[in-house]
Amino acid sequence: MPPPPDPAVLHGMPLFAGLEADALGDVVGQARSRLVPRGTAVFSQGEPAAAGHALIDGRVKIVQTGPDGQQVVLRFIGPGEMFGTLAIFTDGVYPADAVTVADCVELSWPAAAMTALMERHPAIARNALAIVGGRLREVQNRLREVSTERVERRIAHALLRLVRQAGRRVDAGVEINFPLSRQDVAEMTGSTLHTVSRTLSAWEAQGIVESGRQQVVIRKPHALVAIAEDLPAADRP
Amino acid sequence: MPPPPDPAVLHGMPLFAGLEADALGDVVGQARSRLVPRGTAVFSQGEPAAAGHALIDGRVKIVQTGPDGQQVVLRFIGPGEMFGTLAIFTDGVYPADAVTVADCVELSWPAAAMTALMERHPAIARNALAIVGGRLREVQNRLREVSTERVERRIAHALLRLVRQAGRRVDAGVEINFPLSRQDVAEMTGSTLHTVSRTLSAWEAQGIVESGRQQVVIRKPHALVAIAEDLPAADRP
DNA sequence: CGATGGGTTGAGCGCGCTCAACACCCGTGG
DNA sequence: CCACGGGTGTTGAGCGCGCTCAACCCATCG
Repeated sequence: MPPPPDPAVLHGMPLFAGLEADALGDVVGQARSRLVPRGTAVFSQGEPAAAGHALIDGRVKIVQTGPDGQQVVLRFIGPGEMFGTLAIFTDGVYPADAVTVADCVELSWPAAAMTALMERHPAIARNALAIVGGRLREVQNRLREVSTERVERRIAHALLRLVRQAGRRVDAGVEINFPLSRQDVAEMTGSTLHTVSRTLSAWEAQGIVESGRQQVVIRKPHALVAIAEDLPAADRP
Repeated sequence: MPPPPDPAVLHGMPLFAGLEADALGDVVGQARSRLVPRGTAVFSQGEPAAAGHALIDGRVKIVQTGPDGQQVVLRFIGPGEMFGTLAIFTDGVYPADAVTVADCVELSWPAAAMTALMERHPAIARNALAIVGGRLREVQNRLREVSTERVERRIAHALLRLVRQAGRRVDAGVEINFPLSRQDVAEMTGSTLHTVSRTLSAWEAQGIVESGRQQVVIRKPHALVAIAEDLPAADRP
């Protein structure tokens, strides 16, 4: 097992917000830290949920696979976020794959330790409820989008969400901070990589984005918002 | 205020499962019961979440409305289920409308009382976490369906879900236990009432369902499963 | 009774999927 | 060094699912 982590890593984690210093020590004491190279599965759909996880650094893609192999990207996890933890409190089986899309550092707590921690520190349960509630909303919004909006708007929404979650200011605009393929965007929007490619090409021609191999930079976020909200594109600089 | 409810009504409510008798008394003491006639809004999207709710009898439709008026049915609530409670623990605003589709009896707890109850009885928080987790999964599954499946399969899935939730055995087959319009099904599946109508007509011709005004009876559930799972329809009785 | 809301069915077409071919980047190994 | 192969991205052609528009029927209700 790698060296026991520094309690400071828990700072800024919503799941452990509002805990006293000694409580944080308790939490860290139960944790196991791990280095996961890019492209590795942290856990897989259908496995028993042996542990809850939190990401310290890197990026993890949560992918659900349907009975016929169709895949959907449910979410990208960034530093400070928990993942694969809810399964412990529902039916004990991971409902999706978690795959690293960059080299990652993660903490994990065995299922039993996680439930015990929640018993000892009720604030964790409260935090978890708020976090899960937020995710439920997000997924409900995506459900509405996929159900009612055209592809172009959905792609715009997806990119804006990623910018909000992992945007980094760069001289050309705002860059999405991790490797992201056309296929990924397609699986986030219920579309195909072909349509995503065409759409991005069109936007590139209009100077709205710059994109390359697993890489997207938004040059005119306001234009993307206009597309997402179906406003008339009232800007031609 | 109507008469204080009988503690027995809490029996079988997952939110309050595992509570001692006196705890249940505490919970009931804070509750307010109300009779809501069919077609009434219990709360509306965007309102501050003043209270958490639980349904004793009847059926409530949870509908989210997008910025351009497009509506999506997120869920139907049946007796024993809570609703509109999560908003208290996230941003304090209801994220959808709750409309009765039958005459209903509901309990509600003022937001402050609900948080206090959770502090006093941590089991409630644990239960809530499990419930919300289950709903998150359900919505994630629907997201996958809408993203990857054709309309016919989605409609089949929607009906099967409703049967599981509100099916009543009847001599012709299984009936969905509350008034359900084509429009409702359309808004559950990201489709239009026209397509739903055509699909149900086709199924009716094949003897799979019987449907009329706000009413659906499934005659051959297995055939519906075959459609939902995209199996060859290997049955011709 | 008209009015309203739910349901059915036809005709047509467009969005976006499907199929297909090719270009490119990069790591790997002969 | 180049050949090779796999992952990624681009672009064209065509067509079909399901939406859109439209007209109509029927039941319920004040």
